[in-house]
Amino acid sequence: MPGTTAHAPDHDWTDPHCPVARTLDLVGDRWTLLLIRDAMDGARSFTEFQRRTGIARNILTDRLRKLTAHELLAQRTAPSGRRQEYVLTDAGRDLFPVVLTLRQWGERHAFAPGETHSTLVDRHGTPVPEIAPTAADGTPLDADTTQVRKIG
Amino acid sequence: MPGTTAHAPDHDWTDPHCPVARTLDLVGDRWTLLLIRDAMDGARSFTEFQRRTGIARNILTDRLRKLTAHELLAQRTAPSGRRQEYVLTDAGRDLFPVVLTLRQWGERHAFAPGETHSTLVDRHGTPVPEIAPTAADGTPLDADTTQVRKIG
DNA sequence: CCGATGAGTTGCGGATTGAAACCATTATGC
DNA sequence: GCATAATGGTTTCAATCCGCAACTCATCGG
Repeated sequence: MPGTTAHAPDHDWTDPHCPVARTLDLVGDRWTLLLIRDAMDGARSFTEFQRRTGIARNILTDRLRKLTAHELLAQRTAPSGRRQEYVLTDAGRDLFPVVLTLRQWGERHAFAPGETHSTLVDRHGTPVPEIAPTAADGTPLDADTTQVRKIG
Repeated sequence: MPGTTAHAPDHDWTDPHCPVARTLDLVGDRWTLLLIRDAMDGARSFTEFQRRTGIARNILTDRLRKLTAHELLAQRTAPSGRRQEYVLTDAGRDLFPVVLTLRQWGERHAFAPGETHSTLVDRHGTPVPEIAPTAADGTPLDADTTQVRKIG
C-alpha cells in the first residue's frame, strides 16, 4: 500500500455526523479516559500506567497503541538514556475539560456526603471552580435551553 | 427482602477515591453517554433510543435498566395514556457539561476541516461557546497548571 | 554473572456484545 | 372480528473482548 503513510482512513464511526459519538469512538471505553487522567497527572511509562489503574497488561498495550495511533499520546525516547515514554499530544491535553467535567460530576453525584475523595487544585492549592456552561451573553445553559442543530 | 428499597450498596468501584473513575464506572461505556445525549435531545421511548443509536436491543434493555438503577433516568407513565417513558433525572441532566465537552473536543479534533457535523445551539440559534476551565481569578487552567490532591 | 525491573506477548477461560428471531400487549385498518 | 403493525422487550447463539497468569526479552545495578 503505497502512499498510505498519513492518517489511516480507518474509522467506521458509530454516528459519523455527531461529534459526541466520534469522541466516544476514540476514548469511550472503560480504560482510555483513566489513562488520559493519569497521563495528565504525570504518568509516562507502561508500568506506571499499569500500577495506577490496575488494567490488564495486554489491554494496556492495546490502549496505548490506539491512543498513539489516534495521536492523543506520542511515544518518544525519554530524555535520560534509551527508555521509552508516553506523553500527551496537544489533542490529548485538550481532553482536560472532559476529564474535569467527569470529575466534577462524580464529586457531586457519586459520593455519599462526607465520603472522602481526591480533588483537583490549582498551583496555589485552591480547588478548581465548577464548570458552568453559559451562552455568549453569560446566561447559564443546560439540556433544556439548547438543541442539536442537524446538518446535511 | 424487606427494607431494601433504598440505594443498593452495590458498587465495586474501579478506583474508589477518584471521582473520574467513579463517573466512568457509571457512564463510561460505548453506549451510555450516547443514550444520555439522545435523552437530552428529546428521546423518551425504548424504540426511539434504539432508532437513534442503532444499539442492539438486549444491550439497550440492560443500559436503560442500569441508568434507572443509578437514578440517571427515571421510568414513568407517559402523560398521554399508559405508555412508559424514560426521562432524565436531575443527576442525568447534570451530565450536560460532560456531553458538551465531549462534543466540543470532537468538533475540534475528530473532523477534517470543512467536514460537516451537527452542532449545539441555544434558544436563539447561536452556537454554544467553548468551555474553558478557569481558576477562581479567571486565569485559564489545564492539565499542566492543576494537580490532583490525594486524600486518605 | 546474577537478580531485578521494564515492557511487552501469548494462551486460555469466562464475561460481554451484537444480530436476529421470538413473544406479548396494545393500536389500527378494513 | 381479524389481519397487520408497532412497542417493549426476552431468548438464543456466535463472535468478540477482557482479565489473569505465565512467559519472553532487553537492560541495569552491582
